[in-house]
Amino acid sequence: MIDFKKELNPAQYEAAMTLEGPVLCIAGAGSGKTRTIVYRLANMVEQGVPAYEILLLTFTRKASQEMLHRAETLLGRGIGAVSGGTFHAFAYSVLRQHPPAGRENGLSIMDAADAAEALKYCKDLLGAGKGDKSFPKTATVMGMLSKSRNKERDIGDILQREAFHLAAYRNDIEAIAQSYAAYKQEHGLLDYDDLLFELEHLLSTRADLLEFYRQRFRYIMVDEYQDTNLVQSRLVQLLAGGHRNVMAVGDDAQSIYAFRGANVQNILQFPNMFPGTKLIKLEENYRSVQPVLNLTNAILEDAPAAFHKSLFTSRTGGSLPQLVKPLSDLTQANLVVNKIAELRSLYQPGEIAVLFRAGYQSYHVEMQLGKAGIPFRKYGGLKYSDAAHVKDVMSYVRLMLNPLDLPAFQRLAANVKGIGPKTGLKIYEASRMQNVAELDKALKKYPNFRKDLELVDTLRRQRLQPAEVLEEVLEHYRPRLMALYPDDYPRREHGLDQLVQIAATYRELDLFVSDLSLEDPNPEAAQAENHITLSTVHSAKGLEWDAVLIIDLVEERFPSKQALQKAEDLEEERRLMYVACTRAREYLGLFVPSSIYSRGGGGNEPASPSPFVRDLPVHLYEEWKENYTGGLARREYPQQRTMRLGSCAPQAPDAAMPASAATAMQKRSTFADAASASGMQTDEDGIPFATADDCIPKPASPSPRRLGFCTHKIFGRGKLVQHVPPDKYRVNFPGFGLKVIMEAYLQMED
DNA sequence: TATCGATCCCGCTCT
DNA sequence: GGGATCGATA
Repeated sequence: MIDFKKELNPAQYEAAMTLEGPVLCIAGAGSGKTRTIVYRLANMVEQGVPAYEILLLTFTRKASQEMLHRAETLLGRGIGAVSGGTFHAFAYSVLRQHPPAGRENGLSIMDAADAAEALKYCKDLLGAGKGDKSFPKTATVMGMLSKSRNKERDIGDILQREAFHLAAYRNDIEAIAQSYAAYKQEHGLLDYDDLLFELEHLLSTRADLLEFYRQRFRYIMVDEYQDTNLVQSRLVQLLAGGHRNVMAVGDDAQSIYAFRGANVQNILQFPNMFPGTKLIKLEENYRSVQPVLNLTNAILEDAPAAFHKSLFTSRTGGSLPQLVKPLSDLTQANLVVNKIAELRSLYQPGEIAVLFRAGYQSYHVEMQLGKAGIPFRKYGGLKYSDAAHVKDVMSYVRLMLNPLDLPAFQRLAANVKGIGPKTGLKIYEASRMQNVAELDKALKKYPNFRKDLELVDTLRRQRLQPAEVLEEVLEHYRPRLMALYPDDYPRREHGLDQLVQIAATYRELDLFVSDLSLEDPNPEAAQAENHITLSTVHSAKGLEWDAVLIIDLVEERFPSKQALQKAEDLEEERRLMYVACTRAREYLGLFVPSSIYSRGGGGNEPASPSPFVRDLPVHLYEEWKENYTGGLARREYPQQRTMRLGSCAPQAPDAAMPASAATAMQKRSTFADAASASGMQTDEDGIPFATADDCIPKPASPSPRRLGFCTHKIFGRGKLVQHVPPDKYRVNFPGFGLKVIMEAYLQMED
């Protein structure tokens, strides 16, 4: 028997023991959220709830697997067939049994790369933006489209709000969107968003099925609820609407997926969606030592938080987080690796992580780790299943399952010398229309492609296990692999062997294919015991390490430069910074390079510290600066800097420092407020903050108007310096330096 | 007319 | 390092 009362704190205990009725569990970072879910699962099993009546929706499949595994360990026995995974995987598992109208003969899931390809195809087909250099790129159009669907607003609305400068292309973008939708329908394809909407459609039009699934899943838990979007919340409502045994777990302060349509309002509205919701807050932090917690609390202090939390820890000791200022991002890599070498005497490699905003930022660190012989695993950034050879091999398999899958067909066709998109399409049409004469003619010309199609036909006739299918495809593909990648073909072949290993864990081919599209398997990362971790902050969500190093904490990188124009985007970056720092249990290192290598500037360009670092009270960290000789020197601060902002008043280091609720309510300060408050601030050497632009002499160009002053939502009032055709201005903002801003975001003064 | 190769520009996060 | 674009080639 598990002694729940002894092993959980009162709030956790209540959450784990309340099985009936709606529960909203607001779980601060490190507050034992996973533990609570695990114990709740165990409790359900002990109470005799059959495993197949439980649905556990999580953000990644890995997260749900780990929770189930831990629950089994706790119980000392298997708990059987709990349904667990992401919303998307759940949607697919239902839809494959009840395919939408017109999709009965095959239902392929498009991953992001497939979708982009299809969109480009539609764009070219329409000839949209041909010859227009400022027409948005495929990736941009895709982003707008996805936002429109995820936020359930029409495209014009999204353009208006998110990309005003593209508003003129509204009609073109809408036409592309329509063409893309038709393309998917015609070729039996579903993208990520379709999965959710099709499931909603199914459940809301088929009362019998809805009733079936309500009976089937009598207990539902949804993790990371703050990152669900509108349709996901409606799915929860549909599924739990009968019995109402549903627990949502999340933390509004850790919402980092608004860019993808996640809606923080969902978690705030949950009690309205399920009246009578029991609200439980987990506020004790078990993860981080006090100095780390003090710093993370300070990051959040300026942010408006709807469910106010005051995190406190019982963990004693720990040293101050370190703020390290390398001379450049190149030397940053050295310093990071040196620090890791040092940390390795204290921590296991698996307990050390380097985090960053975007995948490409870890490049130098990866190089230096390689040189130093320190093994690492990288999460986020490039995907395993994005690799060209993996996509090639999977195209055979996808074509087996869905003969209409044009992207897969085109991909195989394009690998044959002499076949491009047009010829590929011609052959596809001939084959689909059963135009034997033309098909035969074309295939005579390209015998290699005939072999490809014959292989697919042969495989389709047999009934092989997924791994066997892959073996067959691999044997066929190997010569082409060698021809296509003569230089690094062994590495790629190794990757394909891993693909077979993954396939071996499946019995159903379509589940293997869909899982691969829905979630990156990253086989390299699977056994990471002896490796340190490199990860994007997004991929680090829900994880923790003894030692965490965050790199590139400079303006335009973290926060990312595209988040500077809207206050709400900047708030999301702040939460992202919060998520990053709260991953650390004991050591937290913040790396702020003074310059960033850039090709455009022909070398290093100076960089300003990230506002998230700049705004931290100095007593919360110790600062180290790199000397020109390569060493690090501790920096002492003059006293007055500690008193800079009201919100940053020094506190006793051992105080639990919960920001009082009153303060937080009054201080719903946006970044704009914070920015103007620190508007005249200078850097510690007395030099006003400058952006890279300052250092590049710009020729004075004729301007269409007399330059005066303007106002920007975030940077405040600034002086117009130069018109940057067609629609931008270079503006000097006191305290922020020169920025190039779209005219649409500037309020001009006459 | 379609494909292929060289060059330029620009770089986010993910199911 | 990859996508878009443009000019050379079959």
